[in-house]
Amino acid sequence: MKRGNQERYQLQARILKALAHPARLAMVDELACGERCVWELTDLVGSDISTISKHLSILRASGLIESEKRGTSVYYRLRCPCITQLLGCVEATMKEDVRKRLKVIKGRGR
Amino acid sequence: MKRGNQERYQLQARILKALAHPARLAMVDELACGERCVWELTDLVGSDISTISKHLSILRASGLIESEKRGTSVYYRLRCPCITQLLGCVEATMKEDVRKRLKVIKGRGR
DNA sequence: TGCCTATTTGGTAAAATAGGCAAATATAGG
DNA sequence: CCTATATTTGCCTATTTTACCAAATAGGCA
Repeated sequence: MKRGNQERYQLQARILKALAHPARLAMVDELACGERCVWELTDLVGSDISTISKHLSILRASGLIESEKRGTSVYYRLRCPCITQLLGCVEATMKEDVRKRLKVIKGRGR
Repeated sequence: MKRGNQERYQLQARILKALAHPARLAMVDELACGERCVWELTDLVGSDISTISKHLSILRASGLIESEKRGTSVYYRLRCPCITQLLGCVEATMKEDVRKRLKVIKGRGR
């Protein structure tokens, strides 16, 4: 494989891995609406708060979100609004997939 | 969390997880150029052929690729061209991230 | 100061993932 | 039928991920 690509794929994989968890997707989706603090996200997802905190630190380590402490709470927000587009693409891929599967089933059941 | 979303996030996570590996990203990127058989991808990535085969089966299980046996080889191809867009989004997110980090570093005179 | 609230960290156990080797399969050709 | 080629599967080990509880931290404030 071309040498430069190797590294690029690793970086891409790091981002994708950070997103590849239902709870983290839910949180990113919520953060797309605006910043939230940990307990708000905990309410949303429903896991232990320490679990949420760890998910958030994974997202932060990947560079997708950033945090700021204000008063007694820590607020998280998306670093790049473009993540929403990315999620839109995932959604589109899912839909396209479903569409294709249906076509196969209806078409001939190959 | 809204109940319907729970399931949607799981589906999205499944797709993202399938993509979240450097070798699989390399293979998808290659398949974006056209169909390839297993040994061609093995050459590209450089792992054991059984490992490649397993990566391919993960991608196939996720619905991102499909395979067809012709003659003595099995050819794999993308099921939805839209995956390339998705990868483009990941790339854009990465770049945006780098841009932001640089800004921060410059800002404080690293 | 010392308590309270919000959040992070450490420890740990279970589950999932990754990768290689060897064995099993499948097919083309002689 | 037998062999060579292409691919998949089984087995096993090492690593990573996930989640919870309990304990540690960090600020704000009575």
